[in-house]
Amino acid sequence: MVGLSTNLEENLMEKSLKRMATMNRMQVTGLELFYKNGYYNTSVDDILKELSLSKGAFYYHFDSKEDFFVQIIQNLLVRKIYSSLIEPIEGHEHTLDLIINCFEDALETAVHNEMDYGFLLSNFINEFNGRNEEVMKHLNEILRIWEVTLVSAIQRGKFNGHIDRHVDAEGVAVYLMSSYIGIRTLMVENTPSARKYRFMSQLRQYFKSIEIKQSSF
Amino acid sequence: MVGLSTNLEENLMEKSLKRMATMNRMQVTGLELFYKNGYYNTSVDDILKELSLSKGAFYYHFDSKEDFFVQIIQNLLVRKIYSSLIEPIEGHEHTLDLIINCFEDALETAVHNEMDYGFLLSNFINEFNGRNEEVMKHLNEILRIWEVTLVSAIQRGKFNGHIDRHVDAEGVAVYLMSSYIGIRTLMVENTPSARKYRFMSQLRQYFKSIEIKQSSF
DNA sequence: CGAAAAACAGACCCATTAGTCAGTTTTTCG
DNA sequence: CGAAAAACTGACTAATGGGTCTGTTTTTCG
Repeated sequence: MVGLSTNLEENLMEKSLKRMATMNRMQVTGLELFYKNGYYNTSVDDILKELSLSKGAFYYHFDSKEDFFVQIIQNLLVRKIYSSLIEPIEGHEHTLDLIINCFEDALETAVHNEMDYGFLLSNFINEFNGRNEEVMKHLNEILRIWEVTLVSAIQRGKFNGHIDRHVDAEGVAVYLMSSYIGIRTLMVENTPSARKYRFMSQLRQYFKSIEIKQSSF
Repeated sequence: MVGLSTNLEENLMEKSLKRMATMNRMQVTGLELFYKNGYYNTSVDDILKELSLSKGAFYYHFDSKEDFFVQIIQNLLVRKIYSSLIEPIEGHEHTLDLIINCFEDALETAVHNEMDYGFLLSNFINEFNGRNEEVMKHLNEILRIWEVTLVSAIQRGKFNGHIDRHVDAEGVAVYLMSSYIGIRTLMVENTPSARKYRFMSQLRQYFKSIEIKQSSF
């Protein structure tokens, strides 16, 4: 996968500023509406109406609705996941604390987002799974990066002596991803704040069970 | 909520057998296609083509596409969730074992289903959230029943002395539901069997942390 | 059997969809 | 300035969507 900043520089060099500005405006609004209504339930016209732009403008910049969405994934979705779920756990402090804080922050953002439609990534996975291989390839790639980051973090924790060296790093990663995806679905309705609190408590409980028990020495 | 069997008896009494048979055929095929392609991405024509039936037949039996879907939820979806996730944990044996076996069986079914599109319930929640209050009401009702069943099971476990009496039953329930919903999303692609195995291992790890530690007595 | 009711067929309606295209406005740059 | 390139307009198309309606077939039951 091409690095994020390199990709951005390329765009700035090859494409004019106006082009970039319009494309970005379209993509931001597009992601908003796709998140809100789903991809198949959002028409190109919906997006254009929101921006007071015409069909011609859209198809001047993008080949198709699918091309448009793939570019949204690469330009916006990847960055969002990176800043919220990847970077926060790449530090070198106590690993499990990093993950706890990362999840805490991400869920808190969701709580305060009055219009919440769940986890962007898993919503799109549900929608495209078995229907669009091309898009799924990109979404799975993001999942893979998240998984790799988590596995590295756990292994770092084992190496640093914070995490029991017998734990299966990949197992923990899968379990963490599962629970995060699920709680984001559960938080779309009904007292998201209470559910977040309960979730975080149990996550801490689980973490206690894979930590090195200081008391036993 | 009206009991399941009562509802069935009512239908059998009021509606002719032929009517019931056709309606059921439509609903079964409808659920299949809605699960596969999503509700908004499946047309009434798609379903009718599959069954070699006409528009007239459809609108003779159902008021609208939405009415059709709500009936599918009540007749098929509720039953599926009941038999796979509710009934299996209503027994009186060791609670955590019941839950482990229940999840194990449900996930194993998913592994062997070559065409898997994730967890029916969470897929539909993602699709209808913020778009259709009426349908969401029914889906949330199912979630609530699942949650209540889990909470009861945990409390039974605490009462029976298998589960630490300090644990928060509602917290455990939310955490279990989250992780199940999430793993079903992760299992739609990429080595579902391996992910299931890892997930179950970590679930057992988590359960160890909320069990009564026999060794400490 | 035969008439009424139930079950179904399919042409039709109107709104919406992704995508095209010929033409117009805006920007760039020599 | 002025011409070429870039950015954009909006009417149009062909396909598809949910839903209606008139009429035909099948079933039921006295």
